[in-house]
Amino acid sequence: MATAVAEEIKPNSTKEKILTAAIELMAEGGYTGASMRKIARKVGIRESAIYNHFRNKDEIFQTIMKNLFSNPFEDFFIKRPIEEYAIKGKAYLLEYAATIKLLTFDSKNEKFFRIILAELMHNQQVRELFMQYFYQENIKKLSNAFFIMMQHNLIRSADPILMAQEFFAPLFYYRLQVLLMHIDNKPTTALSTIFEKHVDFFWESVATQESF
Amino acid sequence: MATAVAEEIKPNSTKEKILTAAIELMAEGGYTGASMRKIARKVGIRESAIYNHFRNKDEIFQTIMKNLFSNPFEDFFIKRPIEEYAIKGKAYLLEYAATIKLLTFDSKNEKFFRIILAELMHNQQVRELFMQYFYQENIKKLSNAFFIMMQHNLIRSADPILMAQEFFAPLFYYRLQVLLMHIDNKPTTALSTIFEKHVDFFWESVATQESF
DNA sequence: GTCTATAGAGAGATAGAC
DNA sequence: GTCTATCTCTCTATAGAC
Repeated sequence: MATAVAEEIKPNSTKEKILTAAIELMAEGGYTGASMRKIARKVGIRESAIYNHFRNKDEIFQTIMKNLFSNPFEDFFIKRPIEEYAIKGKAYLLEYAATIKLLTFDSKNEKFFRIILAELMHNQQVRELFMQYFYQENIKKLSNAFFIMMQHNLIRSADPILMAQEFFAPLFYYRLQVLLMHIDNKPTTALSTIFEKHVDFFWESVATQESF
Repeated sequence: MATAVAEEIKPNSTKEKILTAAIELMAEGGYTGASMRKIARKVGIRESAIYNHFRNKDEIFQTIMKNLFSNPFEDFFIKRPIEEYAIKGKAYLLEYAATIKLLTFDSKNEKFFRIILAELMHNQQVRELFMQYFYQENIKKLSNAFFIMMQHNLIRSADPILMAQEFFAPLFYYRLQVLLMHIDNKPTTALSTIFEKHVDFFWESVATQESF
């Protein structure tokens, strides 16, 4: 989760190489797809050597989760002061969507998203993180922003939480679509401007006459 | 896919029992989670006996996919004549959302959705079916409907495909949310009316003055 | 910290008796 | 059509030498 503190891991250490290899393999084949054998082979050591750095396979997975969920980029995103930005109205939403777009097309974040989705049906802990991160945190932040926009009469009044979900859901949907295309090496040109188009459409849907 | 013809399988036959057991186990643990050993144990036969009914494990999976994607309920849904219904405007969308809601809370369809999601990152064939079914088919149908609604001036004019995606994405998002809650035995009361609320919100977003 | 060697479990699949 | 027996593979993990 976003509050988790990333473990200190020395660059270029065997431990770091193991993690990098594991992330790569788990993005491709999930938890079970990344066997200790494959990880070891990818790093260039024997399987038994891994156990000098991690107690077991699960500890590797835990470390990856911790580090991925405390990505500084995402932290920055989460911690922006909503109150000042929300009154910008559409500009705020555009910035929000642009950040999701960046995450979507960023290689490291794509791997992260892929691992999460690969394990979503298999691992309760992943589901908890997923719900907290992709639902609660984002929805909470967005609904606050929409509430402020309503107060300033920038948008029509409605349930802020519903509005937040309605705004967020397509972003999630488009991110998934991009991921699926990338996995099968299909072009995503048709999706290159969809995040902006979503904001345009949404703003047209909620903006009051005076703010439009 | 929706056009696939479901294989004839005699009720109460061993073959049918194998499939039922496999669906159950795959919904819980995906393809790898449903081992031939576990399937055999659940049916009450030996593993080797399964091979009298299916060439291998993959053939079991293929049969399940074929049958799930040719669900008569879904077929009915797909094959409704859009032209006549679309002019009903909001009523059409409500009916559409109600159908998704039914699928969401139907036990068999939930298992189907769960298997699909569990294998989405692991199996290209599943991704193809997913894209075709959850994206192309639904978006195509919806964009046709929106196009008709625009022609009748029921809704504001916009890109029908974008509008279809914007309408569909939240439904997908809410369906996923319900599934995740169900997996961990959490209550879905907060989500019981979200499908209707989505249509309300959406209609308010696109309806023209005269149709509202 | 890395190696060899090995244990022990579970997987998919086949041969052949009945 | 089901059974027992077995093969072969892959997996996680540990013991102990260097």
